[in-house]
Amino acid sequence: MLTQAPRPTTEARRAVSPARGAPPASHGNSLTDTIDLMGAPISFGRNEEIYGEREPAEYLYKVISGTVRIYKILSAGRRQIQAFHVAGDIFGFECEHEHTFSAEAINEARILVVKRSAVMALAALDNDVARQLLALTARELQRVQGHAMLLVKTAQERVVSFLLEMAGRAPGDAVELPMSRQDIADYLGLTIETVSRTLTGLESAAAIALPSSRRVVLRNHRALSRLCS
Amino acid sequence: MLTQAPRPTTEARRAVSPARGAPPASHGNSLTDTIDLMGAPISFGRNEEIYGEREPAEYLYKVISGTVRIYKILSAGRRQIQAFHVAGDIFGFECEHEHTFSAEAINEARILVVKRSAVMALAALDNDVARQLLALTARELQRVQGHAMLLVKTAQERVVSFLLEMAGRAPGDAVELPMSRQDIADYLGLTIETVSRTLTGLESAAAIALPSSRRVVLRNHRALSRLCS
DNA sequence: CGGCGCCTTGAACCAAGTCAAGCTCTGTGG
DNA sequence: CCACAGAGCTTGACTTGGTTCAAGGCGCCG
Repeated sequence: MLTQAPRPTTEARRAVSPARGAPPASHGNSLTDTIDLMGAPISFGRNEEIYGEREPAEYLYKVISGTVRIYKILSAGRRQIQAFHVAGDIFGFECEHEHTFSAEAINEARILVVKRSAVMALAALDNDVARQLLALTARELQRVQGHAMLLVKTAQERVVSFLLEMAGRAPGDAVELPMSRQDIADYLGLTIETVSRTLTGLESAAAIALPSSRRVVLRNHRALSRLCS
Repeated sequence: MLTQAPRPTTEARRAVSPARGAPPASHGNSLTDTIDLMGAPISFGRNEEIYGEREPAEYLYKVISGTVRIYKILSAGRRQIQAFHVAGDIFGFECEHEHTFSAEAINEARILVVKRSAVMALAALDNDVARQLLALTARELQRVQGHAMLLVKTAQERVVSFLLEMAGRAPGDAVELPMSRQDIADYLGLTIETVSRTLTGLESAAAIALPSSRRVVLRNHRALSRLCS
């Protein structure tokens, strides 16, 4: 049909989306400040549940350290991971009063926990908080949209997109993966075998290096960007 | 492009709501009310573009009648549809200042268009509006999460889920599909052949009837619910 | 040193994609 | 009123990317 790509040039530079990285510069982020002040830090062990599907959604969470997976168990015991959250990320937004996903710590994690009702009450008074709540939800919406687009790509495109997403969270070309192959597979809607084979293939193609199974070095960004879609 | 610029119609004056698009009487929904009052109704023809990816996101939209598809073109010309919107739906939420998807009318459609800046300004004054904006965004987030979960299921599960989703929008067991097989395929991340074969299969299994290609009758909800995962 | 997660690799299989007809509407012009 | 053209949908035969099943390797910690 008639979809024009008005500026092919802008296409290239957009290759690695900035969407996920830095939230609009920190100055006076009253929501984050609020959570930092009001939140109670709690520690979770490896694979410990933070909340479960169907449980009442009473809190908002902010990761201090560690990594969290948000997931749902589909029929046939299949697990689909919807997001990984790392230090700085806020999660637990729900429009219903129940969680529609479960959350678990992938490794030792410290999480700030704050009552949703308290935040909502504050939002009703402070317009800044309300606006940031909306902004965060909209950003999360965009992230999930991106994830949905991932799930219709080929295995190689999914794995590469995942690597670039992870690389985008920390500077440098070396990426430390906090999650297992199974976690990656469940995030990408693939099997661990396919993830493993694809990574091996990328290494053979000299696009990445795999000094250890949890460590990936991006060696050829150009090639990777091309592969990721 | 230019030629496609939505042209405000003279019908703007007789905007007294057409029977069809009337949402469930908006008792106290200030956001919907706002859009109904402030919005300018615009008509779009079949396949006409409402907005395109990368364009500045200046407006919010509410469907009065007709159906809209929200989509993105991936590499290799593949089109992924992210949502179908029908009468009553509000769309065009963006956290960035540019649209990340394109929107097109699937068939003749009438859409209320309202400046985002106007709504945002109102939200800053009226807490009710702000809360509803957040609620709508959160609901949209939940919808997209559901769509992402769809995309990792089998072809049959996807098609059945789609039918149940469509059926859930209108009462009764007969579903009128406003979109083509290609649209359905692009929404479900399948090919038209697979969609067609799956529908035929469901008909053979007496789960549905297909009096015509755009009309589906759900005959066995029990079986369908089981199939959709 | 031995046991246990976790990861990789190989081979066989299958669900969905691709390619290629052919069918069924629907609107149009003779 | 029929012929006919074109778009949209279905069906069949074949191919393939990714899964499944099965085995083996690697690294870590007691």
